[in-house]
Amino acid sequence: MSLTWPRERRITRRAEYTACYSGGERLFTKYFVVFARSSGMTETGRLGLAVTKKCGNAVARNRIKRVLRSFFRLHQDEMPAMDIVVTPKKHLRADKFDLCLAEAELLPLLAELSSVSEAKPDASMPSGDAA
RNA sequence: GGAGUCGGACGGGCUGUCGCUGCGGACCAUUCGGUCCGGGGAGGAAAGUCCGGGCUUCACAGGGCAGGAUGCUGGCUAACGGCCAGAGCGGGUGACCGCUGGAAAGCGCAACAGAAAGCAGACCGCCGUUCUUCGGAACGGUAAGGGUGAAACGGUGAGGCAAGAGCUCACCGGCUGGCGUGGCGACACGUCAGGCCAGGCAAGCCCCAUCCGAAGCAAAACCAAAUAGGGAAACCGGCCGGCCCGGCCCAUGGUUUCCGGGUAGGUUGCUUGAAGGCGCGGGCAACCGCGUCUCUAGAGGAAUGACAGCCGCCGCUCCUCCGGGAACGGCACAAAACCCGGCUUACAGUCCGACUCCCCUG
RNA sequence: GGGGCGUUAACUCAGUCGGUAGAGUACCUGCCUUUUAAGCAGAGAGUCGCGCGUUCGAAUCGCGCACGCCCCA
Repeated sequence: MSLTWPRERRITRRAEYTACYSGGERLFTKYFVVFARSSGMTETGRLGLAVTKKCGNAVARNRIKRVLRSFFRLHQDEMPAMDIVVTPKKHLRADKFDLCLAEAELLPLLAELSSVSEAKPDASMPSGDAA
């Protein structure tokens, strides 16, 4: 099993982001807001990161995105086959943020998303997503 | 030894595991692509976006107005509001640093205080004449002295006068004009004449000189799905017509093919360039020329990382055989987005060079 | 990438062709009222975002920053 994360597993279209924002699950932790939506077109999930300028300057934002990307790459077995958009809240301190904090915050959330995805195995059902 | 001025260089290093990206090679597939190997992968400011250029598209006969920018002189440059060298003025004991067109073209502004704030004038004074209730008042002369202010119409001395005054004279300071010398020039020095003095603010309007077409890689070029609409042709159909030829289908049919515009999307633009290193030569320098060597990021919901270990530096605590050792914490500012030349701003620390002042010792 | 606006008392805002910084609300004190609210009177509160400059003098003018907001592509 390789722990790679190629470009096909990223969300690269604005329409796909807005679909996640409007029609999907919405989960909250202390530092993050997570939007998740069953993509239906791929077996593996895809990841999108939206880090606004309120999180700091370019160096801080790059570090947050890199740590989050590394977390999803290392825990891709626990990840459901969904489009997931992660947005940090603005009080996340980039210099105090590391992989341990990301695991503590996001691992229970991934388990919750997996159970939701197991409960609805027919991922292409549009009415379930809209509800 | 202390304090300081100016300039330059660097801005953590090494190893391992797992990743991202594009380049080259091999293999598989040859339609997209995939696997493996190799060697690349943020900065001195990449930043702010304050200027200037290249490049691209659009516009454009020439000239002017408006608007904007710049502003001592000379040079450098593709260009600049940048840099270098100088001039004048100001600050500093000094190394050194800062500022810069025009106020005798015009308009405008100056609160409060003060008599008066812009070219003349006179509150207290001083002087003369007249009057007097002897306190002074009126008229006239004057601008030396007083007080106000950020700023009050040259300074010193002598002559002069009723008192005074550039009123006159000498010297000094400043101004204008002429001449001479040095300098490419800003300007400096000298000399003669004039007139006695011309206030400040143009980062208020303005005047003068020079420069400026607009927009920006989301520029722009190429390929181009679906849907809607446009054009052309062929056939079927309909109409005119007895039939052929021919014409029409206008608000009006159906099928097929083609065409151009162009959206989503994709590719290019995209990194070899006013490039950098070294050497030689010219120049006080900025910079330029020649020779030689090197290729040094090209992403694109946006890569250049994540996690460990060791070393380096700093702070603090503890131990110490005073050589040092151990634990903990920290190591800045800030990340390419078409590319260059500058400016400005942020920055933990480290190193180098030149110079100045003070103290001590010889 | 390009362009614009704002920052003044605890809050919301005036004040811009330079001259001792104001208003409303709030707070405090007093009057009124049995008390509160309302009303009346009075008082306090400001490095005018920061720095440098021009000027005799800067909230105002010039330059450089910081923070916040908005628009276009």
